[in-house]
Amino acid sequence: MTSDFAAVAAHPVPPDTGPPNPVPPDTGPQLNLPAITRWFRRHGRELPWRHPDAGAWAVLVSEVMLQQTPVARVLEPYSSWMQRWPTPDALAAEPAGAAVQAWGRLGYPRRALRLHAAAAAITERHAGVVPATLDELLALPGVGEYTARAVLAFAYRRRAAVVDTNVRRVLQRRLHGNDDGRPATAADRAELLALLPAQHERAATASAAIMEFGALVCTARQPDCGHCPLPAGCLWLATGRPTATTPRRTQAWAGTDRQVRGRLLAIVRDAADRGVGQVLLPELESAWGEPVQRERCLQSLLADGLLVRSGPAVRLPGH
DNA sequence: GAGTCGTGGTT
DNA sequence: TAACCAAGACT
Repeated sequence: MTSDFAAVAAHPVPPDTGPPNPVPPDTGPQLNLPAITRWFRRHGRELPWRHPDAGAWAVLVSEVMLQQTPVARVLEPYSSWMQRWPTPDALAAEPAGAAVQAWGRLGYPRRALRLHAAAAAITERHAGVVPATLDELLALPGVGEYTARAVLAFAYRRRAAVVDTNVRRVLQRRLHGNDDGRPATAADRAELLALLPAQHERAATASAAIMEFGALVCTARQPDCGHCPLPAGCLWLATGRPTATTPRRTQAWAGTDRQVRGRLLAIVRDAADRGVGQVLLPELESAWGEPVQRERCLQSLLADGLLVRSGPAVRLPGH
């Protein structure tokens, strides 16, 4: 089985001329990156951070914003962000609070702090240029195993195993017949890396293609197997699309610290939007009635640096 | 490895 | 409608 995959990977893109690739009668499961890439060239979305003129900073900003966040919700904040801060230097020149405010309601506002810190690091350590090595990218705040490789592939067109939840799902389904919904692992990256085209540019395109395929066709909830553009080779479909045996733990929300933190920060952020730089502590009581939890969450926001204590009030950092 | 960290649209 | 969940990172 493994040797079959290697053979496919060694000749990823057949020549445009000549007869179509003969489909082997029974090759077992295969990822089929060439077919996925052909589908992508025709059906992939035109997203602003995919524009040829979008540089590495644009890719980095988009990837951080897209962490656990749908594309549709990112589009507007991304546009405003890039217009205001077209370079890491521009963002680094402003206080972190400006980034938190501009983050708006994207969620996980610590990402805004990390992106601001990453911009500062890029300015200080890399002369304002987003680094192009894995180790240097991983050293940036908010950049993990996925995002680092996404920048390498999508911005610098390098051969890197970009495995997010979408890619992980496609790999698991087609090659292993599973759909466990678990996050990507190093083993997933190793598996994909062995299947990527040898050429950097082609590997980069294939990486974008498989991610898009997972986002649009081989989706988590309702995969459109009936219109799957790929020929046979999906072990998941062949085995009756088995569902996950281990149900994912439902994430609690009502009454959690996350909800309270969100309300607290929203009060200060909304005030900043109205030009009010500070919020007196009593004004935060409306966020949550229970004082112990409210205070605990306020302290955690201060500890994170999302808020700063200023006498009897709080404000966004640097405002 | 399991917990934590936002938000709002979808089913 | 309550549950689900969408391009992860960090501790």
